[in-house]
Parts: sequence; C-alpha cells; structure tokens
Amino acid sequence: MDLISYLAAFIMNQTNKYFLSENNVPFQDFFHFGMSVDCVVFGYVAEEIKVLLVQRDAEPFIHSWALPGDLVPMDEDLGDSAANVLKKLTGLQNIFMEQFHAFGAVERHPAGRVATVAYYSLVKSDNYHPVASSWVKETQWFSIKDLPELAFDHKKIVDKAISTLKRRVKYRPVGFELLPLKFTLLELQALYEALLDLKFDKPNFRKKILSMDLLLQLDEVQENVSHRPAKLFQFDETRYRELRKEGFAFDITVKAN
Amino acid sequence: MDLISYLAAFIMNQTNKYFLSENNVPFQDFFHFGMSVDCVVFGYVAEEIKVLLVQRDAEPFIHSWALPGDLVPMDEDLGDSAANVLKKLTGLQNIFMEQFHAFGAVERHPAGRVATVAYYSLVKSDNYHPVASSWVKETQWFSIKDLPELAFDHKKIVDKAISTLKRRVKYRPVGFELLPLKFTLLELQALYEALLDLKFDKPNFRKKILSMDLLLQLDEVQENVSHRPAKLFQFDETRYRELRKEGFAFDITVKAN
DNA sequence: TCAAAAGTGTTCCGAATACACCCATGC
DNA sequence: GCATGGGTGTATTCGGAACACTTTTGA
Repeated sequence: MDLISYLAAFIMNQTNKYFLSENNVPFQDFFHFGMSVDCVVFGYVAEEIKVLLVQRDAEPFIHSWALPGDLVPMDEDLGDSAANVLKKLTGLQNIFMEQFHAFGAVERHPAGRVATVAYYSLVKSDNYHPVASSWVKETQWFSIKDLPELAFDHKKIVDKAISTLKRRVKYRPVGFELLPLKFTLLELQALYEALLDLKFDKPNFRKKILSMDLLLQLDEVQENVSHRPAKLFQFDETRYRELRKEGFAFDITVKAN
Repeated sequence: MDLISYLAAFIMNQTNKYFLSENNVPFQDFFHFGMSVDCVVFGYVAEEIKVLLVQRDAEPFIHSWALPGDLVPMDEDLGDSAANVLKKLTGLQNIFMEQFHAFGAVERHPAGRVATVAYYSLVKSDNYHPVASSWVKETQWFSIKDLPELAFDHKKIVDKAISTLKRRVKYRPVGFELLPLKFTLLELQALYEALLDLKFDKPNFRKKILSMDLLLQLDEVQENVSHRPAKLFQFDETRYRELRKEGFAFDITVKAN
C-alpha cells in the first residue's frame, strides 16, 4: 500500500509537469470534487402526485427532509450509483429512472465541493414499499403541492424535476409507470389530470388514447365496485416500440375542460 | 507521456479499490472526482447542421478532434464554467447554451475519474468566428453527417446532443438561434428541414409559422438576388414570452412531404 | 328504483393537407 | 422572354371539441 501510494504521488507529480491548465494550476488540484446522485421519486396515490422524501439521520442537515441521494463511490458509474443509492436508502429497485439535470453551484454543499446529478423515478402504485435504512431515519410520501422544507438545494431540484416531468409526460408514454400494471381508462385520465393540473373531457380523452393503439384491452373488469365495473387495460410496450420505428410520436394533447 | 498518464490512471484505480472496502469508507475518500464541462456547439452553414470541434494540442488524445471542454476549477459554478471554457478555447461568447446530460462512466477518462456535464450551444451564422487558443491547435466546423473520430466518449456525447436537439426543436423556438437575426421564411424552412431531416410543403409551412404570431415582419427585403426578393423576418422574443404566459405551446409539427 | 360511474354516438368546426397558381427580379 | 425562387388562394379532408345519451352494476 505504501509503495503504491508513494508511486501514485510520484507519478502525479510527474504528470503535473505536463497537465497544466492556462493559469498553471497543477492537474491534480482539479480532482477534489465529490459527486452525488439524488433521486426525485414520484408516486401516484389517492389521485395525487407524490414525492418520496427521506429524513436524514446524519450531518449535515440532520433531521431535515431531503431527497434520497448520496455520494458516488470512486468506482461506480453514475447511473448504477443512482439505482444503488435508491435501493440502499429505501429498498426500491427495478423502477423507471431517468437523468434530468446536474446541479453544480460552488456553495451547494456545506462539506465541500459536491456536484450532484439528479434523476427522477416513477414507481407503480403496486409496489410502494419504501423502507428506511442506512442513514435514513424515515421515509414518507409528500404531495407535490405540500412539500416541507428541504435540505441543501433540494427544493430547486424537486422543482426542476416537476417541470421536466410535466413537459416529458406529454410526449412520452412514461405516465404508465405511475399506474399499476392493469388500470382503467378513467384512472389513466385522472393520472394525467393530476400530472398536468387540468381537466379533460371523458369521451374525447378515451377516443384519443384508444386511437393510438397502445393499450391492450384485457379480459378483466374491476371488482367490488358499487357501479358498473370498468374494463382493465395494460400498456403495450412491444406495440409502442413497433410504432416508434414507423415514426409514430406519442402525444396526449387534449384540450382542457 | 502516454505511458505516464496510463500508469497514473492504473495506480489510481488500484488505490481506489484498496480504500473503498464496501463499508466504513472515510468521507474524504469520496472527494477525488474531476469535473469537466463539454460543449456541443451547433451551427448552420450552407444548409447543413454543423458541430464545432477542436483539435487537441495536449495529452491525452493529443492531435485528436474533440469537443471544446475542460476541467472545472474548484471555485467555479458549472454553468459559468461552460461559458468560460467555450470562450477560452474558441472565443465564442454570449451564445445560447443549455445543459442536456451528464456522463459519468468510471473509465471514460484515462487520467482519472472525471464526470462531465454536457451542454449544447446554438450560434447564429452571423457571428461565426471561433478562434483556437489555449491547448487547442485548431477549430473546425464538421457536418453532423460526416464527423471524424473523437477523443474520449465524445462521440456518444455528440450523438446524445443531436437526438436531444431534434426532440427539443419541435416544441421550443430554439431554432431561431441558428439563423441570423433577420431571415426569410424559406431560410427558416430550410433550417427545420435540415434539423429534422424532412421536407415540408412551402405554403403550409408558411401558414403554420405565421399563424403563431411569433415573427416580426421587417420593412426590408433581400438584396442582390436574381429573383423576386424575399421579405425579412425576425423572431419576436417579447411576444413569445407573452404567449407563453397565456399557455401557448410552440409546435412546428408539419407533415413531411 | 336509484345512484354512480362506465361507456358510446353524433354534430360541428377549425386546422392541416394537397395542390394549383401568380408575382418580382436579374439576365 | 424566361429562369428562379417568392408568395397566395382554395377545395377537401381529418381530427379535435362539445355535448347528449345509453349501459351496467350494487345497494
């Protein structure tokens, strides 16, 4: 070990003679960043869009609510790290996850220079079982309309996640990730209404979504409802991929009501 | 020189593996990232979409073509850094710039663990005067249909930039950033055709774009053309902001021809 | 029988399409 | 005059919007 670190130091010194930036800053002086990943996990419960927050049980911002996220180990790819962190802190795994923005203000982390790459996730209301662990004391779903104070610059990150989601959801069929595997058309409509904060006309919404030929109608209906049971549908992933190849562009722009 | 940098990378990897024994990682041992910014600068010349590349005059990948980009100093915000780097390497400043993705694979940089945040820029063909400086030997515009081999994972970054641009250009009025301040409607159409790799119907494209009420018709016409001179237009930034507040959504989805 | 939600049909209107045509300029 | 690109008008089609209506279930 000693030999290795000595060698490393020696070689870094040598390299610095070549890797000099304009102002003669030694190469290695750039290498003191921490990298973190933060996940904005969206869920859909009781006709509301929620975000999963964790309560910190470690400094800094101990006891504050924050996004699940952590420093990236030196030997882990960014995307892998995001998935791992989410699993470690909340137990969630195999869920939809997409990078949306990097935040790198100098003063955003009190313990040093940390740039963070933010991801948003969508979890099906089927498998909602976040469990606190590691340095997390508790996990809780909060309505995006009623968020608590957040640690670091996490408020800014959540805001950006929400606006990104609202934009993307119109032109990509990601909304389905928030519903259970089987859903009714009115559940789908209610979801989009919650996401976009709009009301749609029922017959027109149905026609639009069905005309896309992206939903698989199952031979099942709702059970134990005190009214006519609705048919259940499923998103047809395979069909979507086929259509995309033919240049089809998903779009649920229906006029608000 | 190459030998030294590769040895350094190898040894850093070894040391990292030693330090990062799963549990009980000392806090400071996460802080050895380098951060860089890379800019995919798009231009529009001779009816073609181009990307600005620089030829490296420093290790690693000396003499290779690469994206303009550099390590972020410890005391600089990410966004500022992107603008500064572009200015330093090519002289370009005050141009449209938007972050689109972070790349953080462990092995993406031979000299250590460097995560990069990528931006795309759009420059008006008015002020096309990139000038090589710092560690850049030369700058050159390349058609996106005919790119050379690129250093690092820059090919992947360019590809992502192109697909992002193609998607965004449909729903945000960013295309205008690629044209001179004053342009004709057919120039605008040609630009969108180049961007999306499609052909549009002239009368329909005109109607669509004019009906948006986003263009300011000037009292000027083309000069020195051997045909009927075209009227010049200008993008109306103020009007766009007004319309956005009223919920207007830009959309140039015209059927291909 | 009634409440509640599921689900359908039809008219109307405006925007997108396809396509034909005229206009202004330099040579 | 004619080549070249600039620019306009219109009939037709198609999809979105509005809204009234019927159906199926549980209680």
